Amino acid sequence: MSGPVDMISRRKLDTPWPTEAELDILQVLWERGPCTVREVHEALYGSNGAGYTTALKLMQIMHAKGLVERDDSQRAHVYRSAVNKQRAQKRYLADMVQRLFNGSASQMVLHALGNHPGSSREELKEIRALLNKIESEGG
Amino acid sequence: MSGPVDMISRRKLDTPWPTEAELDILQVLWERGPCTVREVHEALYGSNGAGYTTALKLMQIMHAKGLVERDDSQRAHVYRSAVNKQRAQKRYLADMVQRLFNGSASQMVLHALGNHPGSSREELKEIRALLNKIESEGG
DNA sequence: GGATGTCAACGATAAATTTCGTAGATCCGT
DNA sequence: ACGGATCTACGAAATTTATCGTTGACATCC
Repeated sequence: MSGPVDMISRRKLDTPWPTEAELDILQVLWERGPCTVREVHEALYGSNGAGYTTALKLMQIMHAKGLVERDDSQRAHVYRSAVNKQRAQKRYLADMVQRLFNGSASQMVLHALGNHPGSSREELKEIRALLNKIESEGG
Repeated sequence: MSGPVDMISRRKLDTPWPTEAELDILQVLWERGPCTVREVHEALYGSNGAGYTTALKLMQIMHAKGLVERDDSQRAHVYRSAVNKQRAQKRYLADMVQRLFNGSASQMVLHALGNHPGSSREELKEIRALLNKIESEGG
């Protein structure tokens, strides 16, 4: 019946997956644009979370990995995301569809719509339009 | 403008997130039902991947964490998933929506449908029906 | 110009995850 | 009953990830 699961071990890839903490940082950079370490640190950890040097270290590592680029012409270096948000979304999405929804994107869509009814009419309209497009193009 | 990102640090939770490797194993158990370690090992790692004792150890740890249950009445213990697949799907989905799609499930749906056009008419029909239901219930 | 504060760099530690080797029990074929 | 195969259990190494402390450079303020 079911063949061997086509496993992709997310680790050891040329274009690395951001870790948990790294993704948090990318999120900030995507939302607010280029930031100094301090800005990221305050946005993420505020006063209670991890210390400043933790954020610094993480961002240095991300720089080494090529996940962020930086402008070090000023004393406080300014970091910006080097990974395209769209592409990252697509990548994680594809991975999740594989790992949790047996490769069926629409199965996942059903779950997402079912469990998260917080969609505006505008968004629902967009989804419907996309459905029309897909169906007209024939599947 | 944008307030602090509402971060949820997936680690240190009472109901633990399966790790990478653990999720792979759960996948197998979901697909094929209860399995021995050997079955899981062959399904996942075949001949090239990690060794048998690696799979064994992982599954023992998962058992300690409560991620799987096992029947040890036979010499080769039989493991079965202790986490509901639906619930896991929902959980990962919600996390991803938060972290990558600014909390907008429909935004994610648009990406998913856009990038994965492999949906059958039947599935599209289901999605459309769900849309109707959501819209009729008022948003 | 000296105290104070912010910064990058770096090493070290801690914690979590993955991997393996070995030992001891049990089963099976001869 | 002996030997090989298969199993669990367990400890420990290897790897990855997250956190922090310290140091030295540079800036600012009095």
